[in-house]
Amino acid sequence: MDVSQLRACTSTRRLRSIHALLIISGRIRDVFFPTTLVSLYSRLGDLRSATLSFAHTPNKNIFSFNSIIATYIHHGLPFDAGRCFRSLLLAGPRVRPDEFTFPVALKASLDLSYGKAMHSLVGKLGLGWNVFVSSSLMHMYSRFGAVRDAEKVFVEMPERDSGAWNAMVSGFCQNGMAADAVRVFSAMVAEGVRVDRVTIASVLPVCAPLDDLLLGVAIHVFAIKQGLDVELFVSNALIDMYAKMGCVEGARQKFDDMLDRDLVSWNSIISAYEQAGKPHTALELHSEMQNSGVQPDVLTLVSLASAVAQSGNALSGRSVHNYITRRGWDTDDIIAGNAIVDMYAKLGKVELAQRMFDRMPVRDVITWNTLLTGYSQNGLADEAIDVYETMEQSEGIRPIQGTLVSVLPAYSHLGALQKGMRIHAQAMQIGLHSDVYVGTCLIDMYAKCGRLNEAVALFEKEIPRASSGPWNAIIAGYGIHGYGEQALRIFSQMELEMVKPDNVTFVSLLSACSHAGLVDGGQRCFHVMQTKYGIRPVVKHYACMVDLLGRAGDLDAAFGLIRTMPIEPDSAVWGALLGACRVHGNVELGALASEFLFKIDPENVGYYVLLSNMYAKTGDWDGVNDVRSLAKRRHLQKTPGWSSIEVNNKVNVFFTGNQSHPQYENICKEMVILLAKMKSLGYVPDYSFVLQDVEEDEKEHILSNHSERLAITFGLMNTSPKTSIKIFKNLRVCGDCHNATKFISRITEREITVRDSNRFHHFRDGICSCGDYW
DNA sequence: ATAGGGTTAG
Repeated sequence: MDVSQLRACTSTRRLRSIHALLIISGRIRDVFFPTTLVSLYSRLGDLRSATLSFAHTPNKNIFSFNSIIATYIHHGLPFDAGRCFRSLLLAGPRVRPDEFTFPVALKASLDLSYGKAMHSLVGKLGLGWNVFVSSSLMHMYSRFGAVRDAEKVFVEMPERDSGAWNAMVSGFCQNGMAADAVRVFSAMVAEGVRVDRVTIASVLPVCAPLDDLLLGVAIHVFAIKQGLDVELFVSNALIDMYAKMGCVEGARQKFDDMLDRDLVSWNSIISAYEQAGKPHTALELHSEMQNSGVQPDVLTLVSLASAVAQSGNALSGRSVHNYITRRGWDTDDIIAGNAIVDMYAKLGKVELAQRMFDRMPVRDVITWNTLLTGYSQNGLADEAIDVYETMEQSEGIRPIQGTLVSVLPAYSHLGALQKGMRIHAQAMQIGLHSDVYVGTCLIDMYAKCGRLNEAVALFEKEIPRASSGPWNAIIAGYGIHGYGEQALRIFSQMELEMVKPDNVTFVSLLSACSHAGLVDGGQRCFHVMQTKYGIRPVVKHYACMVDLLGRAGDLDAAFGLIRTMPIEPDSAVWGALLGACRVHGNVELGALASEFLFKIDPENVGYYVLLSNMYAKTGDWDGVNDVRSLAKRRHLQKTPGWSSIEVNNKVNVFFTGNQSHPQYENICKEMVILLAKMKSLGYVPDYSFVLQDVEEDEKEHILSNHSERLAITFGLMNTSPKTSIKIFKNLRVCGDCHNATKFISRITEREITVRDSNRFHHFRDGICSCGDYW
């Protein structure tokens, strides 16, 4: 019986029989044998036998302890490893930890103070000279975010091997200090230290955060020269680097060149295609992976869920969910759970996202964000806000950047200024108020909640403006308030500051121009976008242009643009044309636009209403009835119009013709007085906005009962003179009410702001900021 | 007889 026989054992069964012989012969009392058995059992995966062998070892020496500690660590049991380490310390003066003990035992440290205690023990035992020990200390420090301590160990090391340098490189990498990592890597190369596969695999992931493809390529070339590019870990890191730099072809090339691929290789290439917005290729690769016999893990499924979300295939979504559930990953792995919530949200299945959320045993801030974003992106602002408010009350969850970025648009959407301001305060508390993304949302929120000045102040003084986001937000802000000239001025400033505009910039600009009736300016932007910036217009740009030309009355040009546009017009484009036809009374073209709209977007009631309005205006009651019966056949109901006004912190909501408000009688009396004054100043009711075929008196009554009129009159009665009045309307403001509000603002000497579903109207002294391009 | 490190994610 000798060591070679022991080592040759490839099964626990064989090992156990030799173990029995050792016991029978009594040689087990030689500490050498049980200790060897510990590591052999461990290597064969028999943790129980390894543990027993250690327990029955007489006169345990340092080899015994080192073996059992390593065994526990390799089996992912740091707690047990720590327990053994402590018993080693208590084992008496004959057995002391050595340079083999620490590299393993340090992995059992659960926090920084434990690690520091280990470090001082290393000092006391005089083991700091050993590169393995010191490198392990560096890893320990890096793991707890104390890179500076790791660096100190590194600097004080008497000699450093590649492993020590690697520890420094990866320490910086894992703590997000990409530049330092690259610095150490370069020094390593400069000093002629041998760079190995670990070095390359550690340094490659920093290229993406540094946004430095050139660096990535340089490292790749370096790896090829050293013959390291064929290493599995290096290849995998290269695939990921190319993918993250937006270079799927590079990733694919590397993947195809590989002789053997492991799970990580497949996961990386699948996620590469998913992140490049090519979900179908990702899904194909997944089946290829299964055909090649590689079993997917959680990460594979996480990428798959994102790919499915992009592909929009709800059925595959279901099967991905089932697969994850069958393995129990949906509740065991928070990332998998989050991925499912996200997938359902992106597929528009918010109820299923909510159900998954409810089933999750543990939720982190990402889980909350995902659900919140799901509601927000699916247009359910109220639900999004509910999620946020519930999150605030749950233990241990603090909002992060993504949370604020998701919840702010919900407040913007509802015009909830007070709540939006609370988020602003919270952003300040967590130091995110100057963050570009949060800041952009704040600009948007203030602008959409009627505080354009606040938005401008943030833009001017607070938010970094090197990227297009904040610029787009402030341009859009000026736009919805009708300040087209300012929007154009900001754009010039943007060009001056060399900030590159993107397609969103031009959507904001074009809609700003259309709101202000700046036809020339808009056309110039549309031109500049293509010639100077090489941005090909997307359908949204065309919708803005049709709106711009149409509202200004050039329906021929608007229709001409639709006919010549190189991409398929969508409902927004035809809707813009229909709206323009309504304003300018072109029934024929309006009917044509409606035909398309009823096909593309048959569920949207708004278009039926617009067309029937047009017929009503010309007195074509047959036309009105046709449209109405069409809508009825499709089981569509007109969205009830409502307006709200906040007085003394109480929100008052008025529906059209709503007589249930406690002050309704008084509002009517006030309205009669007001109407007389308005008429004496030249107000003529525009009955074309009355959609019913009724007598003139009745028409006047109907107009006076429009929700915005009720809300304004209520506001006049319940606020002190000279103060401004702010109204919110869920649909577009009625044309006659718009005209009436101009008179009201003059008569009452009040500033009146109406925020409708489209934009702001600021009325002052008989004029509206929109210049009647509403 | 015992030792360190590296790649993929919501």
